[in-house]
Amino acid sequence: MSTAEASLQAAQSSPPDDPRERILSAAGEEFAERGFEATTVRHICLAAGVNVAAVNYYFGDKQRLYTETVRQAHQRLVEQVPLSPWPEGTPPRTKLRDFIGNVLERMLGFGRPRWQTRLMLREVLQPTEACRDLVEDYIRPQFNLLVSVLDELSAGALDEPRLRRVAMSIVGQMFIYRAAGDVVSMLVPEDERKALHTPVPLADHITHFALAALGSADPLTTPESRA
Amino acid sequence: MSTAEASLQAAQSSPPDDPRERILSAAGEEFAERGFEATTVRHICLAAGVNVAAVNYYFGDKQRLYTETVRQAHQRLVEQVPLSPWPEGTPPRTKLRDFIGNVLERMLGFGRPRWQTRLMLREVLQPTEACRDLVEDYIRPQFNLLVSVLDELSAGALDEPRLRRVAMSIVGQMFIYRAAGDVVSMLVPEDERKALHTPVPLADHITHFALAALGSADPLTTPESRA
DNA sequence: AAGTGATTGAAACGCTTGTTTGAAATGGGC
DNA sequence: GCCCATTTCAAACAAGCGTTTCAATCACTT
Repeated sequence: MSTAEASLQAAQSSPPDDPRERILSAAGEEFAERGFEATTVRHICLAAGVNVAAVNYYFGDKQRLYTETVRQAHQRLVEQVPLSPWPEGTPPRTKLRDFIGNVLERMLGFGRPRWQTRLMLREVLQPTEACRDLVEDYIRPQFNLLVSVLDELSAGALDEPRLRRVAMSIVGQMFIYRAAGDVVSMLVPEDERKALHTPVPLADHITHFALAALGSADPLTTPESRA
Repeated sequence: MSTAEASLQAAQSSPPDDPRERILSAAGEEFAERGFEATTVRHICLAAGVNVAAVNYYFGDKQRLYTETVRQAHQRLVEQVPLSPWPEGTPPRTKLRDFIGNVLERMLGFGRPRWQTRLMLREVLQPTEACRDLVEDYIRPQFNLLVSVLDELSAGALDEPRLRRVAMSIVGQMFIYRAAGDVVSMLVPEDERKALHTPVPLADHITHFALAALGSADPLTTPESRA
């Protein structure tokens, strides 16, 4: 019953004084920011306002705390994601734009704690054992959804491997802004970033880029010198 | 003179018994594989076949060894990169294909030690102080080259911000295979990967995708249901 | 109010870390 | 052959790590 109450409190935004939740939250921020090795149990406990022994008491050891942190973060994401609420007859072009906007919003937007997606990103870049579940429960369904939208969009003209390749091209365009954001910031002037590197304009660009490549929208330039 | 000899030996592929070089090489592999925090000086020295004190003797401390490792790795890459040897009059479409193929070969190919690009990748994903030089000396010139090719390709129809956005879309498509390779492998069947996720087929796909989006090649699907 | 199981706390555990020490080994110039 | 600067080595250092201990405290039933 205590666990049910705890997860209920956590689902709401009310500050829970449940030490277990406080540890998970503090651990999430630390692990996301510094990684597993560079994060110290003492630092987590200091941030959570609990004794060092609390980690061992509630989670056993640091490794299991990490696993539990990843597990919970990804579960929160799964719960929050409104997967495909499209009414019948929605044109696939709209679906693609919605999908891209949705993913970018979750990646770059300011809603929800930043560390959750950042922790997921760490698992993607350098998977641990906790990654398999993340892929199966969260990433693969999203990827398959994108593939099905692309299939619909291309009216069956592309086979599965080709669809996956196109899907990967679209995901890659979003992924780089999140994973390599710091370097992107060094390559693009600040004012340009402020204007263009936000979810909505980026979603417009990537959607247009993909639709044009698929032949479902006008190309970015009107061709004059084509062979 | 010893440094000149050492760098000469290292530039060749002959095995140098210079302990400084051996440490740098071993440190490169360890740092690239495990990251700065998770790598131990003792492990490096064991792999390099030198005493633990050697790191302090040659580099001062672990931090400076890391910085020097990154600096040298990126310098080697800069030296190895054949930047733009295109003869006058090369069509921009060919340049784009060459550029993408070149980058992918360096990212995914089996030439040269793997840890060099992997270490660079770490800096891109989570920059340290060593990252600024890496961007200015290596990444920015490459990025600007891509932008100029795209400018040529679009015949001046796109302004700088738009060119940068398109360039980022292209880079992103390559980047994801390197940075998120493990997850990609979980989403794409193995035989499909063996056939398609190698530098040449990937370069073909990404080039075609970009050219089609820009209107310089046929779209991936012949449009039948465009509004 | 006493008793009981769950929780907290300060202190210490053993171990590994990066770093330092000082003596031994090395090797070329006179 | 000896000297001296350079390089190697085993050993030890203090500091920080994850983890454990066990007594003190809390919350709650009887």
